[in-house]
Amino acid sequence: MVDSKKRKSVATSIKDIASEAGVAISTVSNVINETRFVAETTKLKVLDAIEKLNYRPNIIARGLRIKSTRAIGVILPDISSSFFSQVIYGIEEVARKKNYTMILGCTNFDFREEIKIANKLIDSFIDGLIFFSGFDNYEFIKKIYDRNIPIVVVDKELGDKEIPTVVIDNASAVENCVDYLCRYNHKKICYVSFTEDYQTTVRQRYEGYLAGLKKNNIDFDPDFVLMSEEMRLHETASGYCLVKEFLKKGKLPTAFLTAADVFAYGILRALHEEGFKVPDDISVMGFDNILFSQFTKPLLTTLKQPKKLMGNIAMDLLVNIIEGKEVKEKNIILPTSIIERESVTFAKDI
Amino acid sequence: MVDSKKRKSVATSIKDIASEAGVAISTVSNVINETRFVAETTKLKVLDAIEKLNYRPNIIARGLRIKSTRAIGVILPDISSSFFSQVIYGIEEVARKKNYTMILGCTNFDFREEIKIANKLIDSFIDGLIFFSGFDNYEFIKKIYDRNIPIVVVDKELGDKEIPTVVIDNASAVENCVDYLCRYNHKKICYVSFTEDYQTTVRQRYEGYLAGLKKNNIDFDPDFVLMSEEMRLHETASGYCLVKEFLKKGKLPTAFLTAADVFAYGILRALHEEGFKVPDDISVMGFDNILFSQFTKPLLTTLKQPKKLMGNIAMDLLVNIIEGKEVKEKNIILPTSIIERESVTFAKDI
DNA sequence: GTGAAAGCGCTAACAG
DNA sequence: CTGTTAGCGCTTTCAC
Repeated sequence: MVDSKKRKSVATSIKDIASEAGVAISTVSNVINETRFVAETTKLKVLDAIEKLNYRPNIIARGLRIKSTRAIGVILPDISSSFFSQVIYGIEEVARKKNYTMILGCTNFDFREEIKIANKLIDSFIDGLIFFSGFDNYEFIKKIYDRNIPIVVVDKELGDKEIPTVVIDNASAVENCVDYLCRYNHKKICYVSFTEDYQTTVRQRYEGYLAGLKKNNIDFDPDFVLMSEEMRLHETASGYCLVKEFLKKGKLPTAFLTAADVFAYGILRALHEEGFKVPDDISVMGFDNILFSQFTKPLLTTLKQPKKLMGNIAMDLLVNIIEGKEVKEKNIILPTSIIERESVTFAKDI
Repeated sequence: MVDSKKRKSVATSIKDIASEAGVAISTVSNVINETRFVAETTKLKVLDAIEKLNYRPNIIARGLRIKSTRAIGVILPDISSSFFSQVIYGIEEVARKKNYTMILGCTNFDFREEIKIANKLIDSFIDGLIFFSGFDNYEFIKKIYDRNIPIVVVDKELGDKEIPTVVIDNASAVENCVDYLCRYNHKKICYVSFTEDYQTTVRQRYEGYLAGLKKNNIDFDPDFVLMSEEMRLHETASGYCLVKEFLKKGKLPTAFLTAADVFAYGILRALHEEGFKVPDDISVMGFDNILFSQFTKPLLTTLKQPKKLMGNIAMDLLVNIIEGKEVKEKNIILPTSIIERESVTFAKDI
């Protein structure tokens, strides 16, 4: 009756092992989890049966009882971003150390997908969640938090100090970049960024740019703000296009400051094609210090985010929350620094 | 007795909804899954209860019964690789279309981690697996296959035609590169690659290099083979170091051919620093055509792998297997092509 | 030392 | 149209 019509191969279960070994299923469970003493001979029988039938306990069924899978989920918008992947690397590092498994859910900057994937992970499979959102979706995050799911939000300030976050101070980081550029006498600084509509983080960087101008007594010029609508998926290309277009208008800045290194790469290319020398004619400054910035021509001067550290700390925090440890500081702000390379020098006087 | 001592907040379950709405749990299940007709009024009561208690069905418990979660796992060694992320993008695209959720497990080129993560995913959580391995681990893959887990292996030829794979012909791809270089009169072609010990794919590329030399009557010179032990984690840097070191010896090739674009970036940098002009003094040819190769200086001539297509096809194949459809061809070989840009020109005669 | 049985949250017969 | 119940694979009392 319950014949081969059933789906898939019936995976071997604890019951099979029990009958193969001629013991009770609780005994099998006990030898697998070493949860109480089992006589050596019985243990051997069980182990043999497991070996013979190539048995692997079903983590999910276990999770259903135990309410823990020792897996954590990471929601991120874009796997191909070097920034994300460096943070992931940091997460992974402590996950491994603490014997958690990290599962990635990638949303491709799709808002609905973000919700779908997060929910799918949360629905009892994972013990906790690290959230890189591509959006300002406080309500959704708040909902998760309220369901008592251990969560930490990375790279986005939330306004709600209750929810654990690990971030940098984006505004003052960019402000520092402007300061740096000003020390090289730049007064015409063109800012290239993602569009700021959806993202606190991006907006804060823009505010940092504005604050930096003000602080250094530079008048704001709307012509010197280039925003890509591209939602990050092809940032380098869009940095290229934006600047290529911009250059045609003939109104030149002395420096480009970008909200991400990837934009800078495209800008470098565009400037080269249009016959400008970097940094002699125009300076270019990035933000992130991703790996590749050590290999551009010229080498990219940029603001370093502590990406791996961000991942380490986020995961540490999450584990503490999961394991119910006392968490002293749940809103962590990481330091940044400027990496001086070749792409910035003194402004050409005009 | 079963008091607040229990871990976590007790998530609201279907039972809670049933009693809140005053119906049977099967009715709740039925409205959630639309699996049989439910009177409008009852349905409303249930929906209200769900809303009110902020209920989300537990996918895992469902999966335990249904033996399907509509999630597929992807095992990959390194999230930061642009090559991988492009393939992932292709996988994701069809996953979304077919209403599957993609879960990534990242192994950081750790062999044991690979097994651990794969097992964790397999153990009943996912419906199928796409496997990018960092290693030649046929035995492990075979074991999975034998357990009747739907699996497709990407970017690695397996020798076992039973197991579904989607790959390119690495050997002839590299051979084509050598041919291409030879058409530009190159006779001293230095090959830069990962060490080939662990990876069929890498080994096949090397064999392609050898075959290419032979075909074009070029004597093999072991001095012109540079292999990085770095296991990929910092390929660009190691391409840089290898070539920097190599250049000091004074024995110059007319062209560098690499097993991955990322190496080429480092080589470009090294050559620049040592005062060589690319391509006038020395040509450089990459392999993969990842995004960034459109932004190097000079633009990188390279072999294009159909990365997104690879992902699309792998996922299509996997879904067909999961859903028990007839699969005509389970070992798919994708075409490649050479993208001509700026980094290769005629060999300087010496 | 070990077994029997309840139950995690859910679906799918089977009844009515 | 709706309710009852068995059972997915596992852990964990409670007995013996």
